[in-house]
Amino acid sequence: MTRKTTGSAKTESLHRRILSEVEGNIVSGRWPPGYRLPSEFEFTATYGCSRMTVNKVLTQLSAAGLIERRRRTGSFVALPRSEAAILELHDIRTEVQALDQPYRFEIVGRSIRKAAGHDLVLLGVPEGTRLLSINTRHHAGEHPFCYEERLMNLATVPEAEHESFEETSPGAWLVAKIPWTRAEHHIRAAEADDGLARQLDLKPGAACLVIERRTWRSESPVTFVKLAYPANAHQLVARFSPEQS
Amino acid sequence: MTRKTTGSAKTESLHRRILSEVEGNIVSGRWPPGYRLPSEFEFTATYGCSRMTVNKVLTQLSAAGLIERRRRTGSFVALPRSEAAILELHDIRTEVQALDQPYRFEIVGRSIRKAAGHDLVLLGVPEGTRLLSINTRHHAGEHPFCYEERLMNLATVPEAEHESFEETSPGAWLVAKIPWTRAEHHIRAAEADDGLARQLDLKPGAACLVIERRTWRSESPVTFVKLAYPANAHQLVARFSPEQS
DNA sequence: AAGTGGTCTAGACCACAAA
DNA sequence: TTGTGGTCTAGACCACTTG
Repeated sequence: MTRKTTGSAKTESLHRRILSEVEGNIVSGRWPPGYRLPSEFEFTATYGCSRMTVNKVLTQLSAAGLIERRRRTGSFVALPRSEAAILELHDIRTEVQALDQPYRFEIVGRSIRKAAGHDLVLLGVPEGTRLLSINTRHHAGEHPFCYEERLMNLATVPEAEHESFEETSPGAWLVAKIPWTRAEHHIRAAEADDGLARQLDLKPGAACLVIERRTWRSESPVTFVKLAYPANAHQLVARFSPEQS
Repeated sequence: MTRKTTGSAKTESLHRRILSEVEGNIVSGRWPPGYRLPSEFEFTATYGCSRMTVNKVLTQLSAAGLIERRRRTGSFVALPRSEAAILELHDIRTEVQALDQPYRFEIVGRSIRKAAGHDLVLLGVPEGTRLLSINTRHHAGEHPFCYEERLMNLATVPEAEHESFEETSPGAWLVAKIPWTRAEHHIRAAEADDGLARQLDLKPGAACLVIERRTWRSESPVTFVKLAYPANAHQLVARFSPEQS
């Protein structure tokens, strides 16, 4: 079955087309984590191309961490990436337990509103989009460890509206539920204002590490979160290489 | 010229061997930025393999940003990567000028010592390694913007010993001079102690953003630096995607 | 034993940009 | 016009792992 080299596609190369289609199936959730992809041979039949071309795509997806490949058994959609690979942290439960402290969290505020004013900047959604606002306090033992203010875009994550977040904190729930495709962090130091000082049991003016994170799922804003840690409670660790072998 | 598939190499695949050799030439500086690599055809002759194999390696190096490829003209070693691609910041001059402020820096301390005690932990060098210690204060206009304490490993960067750092700050000098292969950041908030408060013209106890960075050049420690910014002066921005298309 | 991915070949045509 | 990279093919053999 020979394929015309300059086939029907406009100008996009074949392996790029295959890549974006497979990628789409994964980030959309049609192929959930653990799903077994077609074998290389099946792909060649689907796209009428040679195995090398398919292999190039799958090798690339594997390098990017979207799939895992095992001989004899096939290729599988990888578990949702933790951000840990790039910026190590962010499952607060794990952070606290790594300190050998008991972890708990409490929801200290919850409301639904329509996006307006500052929300539009924070999340980048159109005016009137329904948002879920949740404030959470995380504890390590008896001490406040982190205060979290979160906005979720109910247009992207409608399931959140009827989730109680009693078992799982909003952050952990989202990570498990929503494959993200892009994230942006702003990291700074700040002095606690009166409200934050009360939440974290600090003196007003105490130094805090503040992390603001926006997350997208293929161009749709998912969540905006502001995490505030007492200066001594936390540090970020990031390891980089210019390449990933 | 057919090549034995299971050739002389022990177990390493051919394209990995080519990759690591080319990579070695680049990070060692034997092939400096701008150097024109052999063409794919020349590589096939050197390694006695097919063009696809060479192409795989060069495509990978290009994706990693180590080289740039242009049709008809060839493949070239890329300019030293700024860390900006991953964690946007770190040329302090650029940061300050982005704020539309005049930039200047002053060296406020310089000494050479043999590594001992805490140095061994910070840099990970053997006891007795000669280190250059340089403290620098960076200004935006008339205000202190950042206080920098830096250790350089003279075993890895001997040129630093006779560099005055009058024209170029130690950080900018290193980035331009030394291709790094690995970096590790620790980011936290802290309250200024008396010494730091004096350097940054703050009240003791004021909140600061502290960034500690270690950098390696192929397993050799290059530098340890601690950057302290007044809380309002600076924030880190990091953008991530789970993959790099 | 069989099915999967890992790697490699020896070609081929095309697009592009410099000479 | 020509040399370079970009892409693709239709095979091939191997290693691994599960049944």
